[in-house]
Amino acid sequence: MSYWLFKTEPDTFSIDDLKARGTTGEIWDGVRNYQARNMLRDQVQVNDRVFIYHSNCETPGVAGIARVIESGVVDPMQFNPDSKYFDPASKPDAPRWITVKVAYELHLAKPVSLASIKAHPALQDMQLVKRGNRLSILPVSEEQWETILHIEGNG
DNA sequence: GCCAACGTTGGC
DNA sequence: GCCAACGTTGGC
Repeated sequence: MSYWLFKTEPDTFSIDDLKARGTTGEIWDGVRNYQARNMLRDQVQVNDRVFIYHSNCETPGVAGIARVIESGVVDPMQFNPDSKYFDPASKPDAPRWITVKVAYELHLAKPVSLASIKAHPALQDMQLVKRGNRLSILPVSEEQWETILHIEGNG
């Protein structure tokens, strides 16, 4: 089992929205970066745990945890001409964008802000805090996972 | 294959 | 809203 961090803009889709989906979960659609796609397609597996990270908002940070409930999911938005994620170059017999489905697990007792992650000595190697990081899917080590969970009384 | 122009991400 | 740091596109 592996650990990940998925970014989302809470104005568009937040941890609360994911919670509202319940055990049905949600397809993590809209990832249109090949490096992120490759991780979703090749490495993210069922039962992996995911930090849901809120970006582009007042207090960026880890808001909660989800679980991967299905892998190898074809992102349906690539075939939807009305979607901003429509990709006319992707063909149904050779879909370009593969993702996973996740389901809500919990909110952190207290969200862990990007500022507190940056301030923690044990988290300096996280790709999240690396300069110029823009990937929306990032691997998290077990040690980093536990460290974040124990910040400010979580876990 | 090079690289300038352009678009996007995302913290601040 | 600003802007640094990327990724992508397309002319050549």
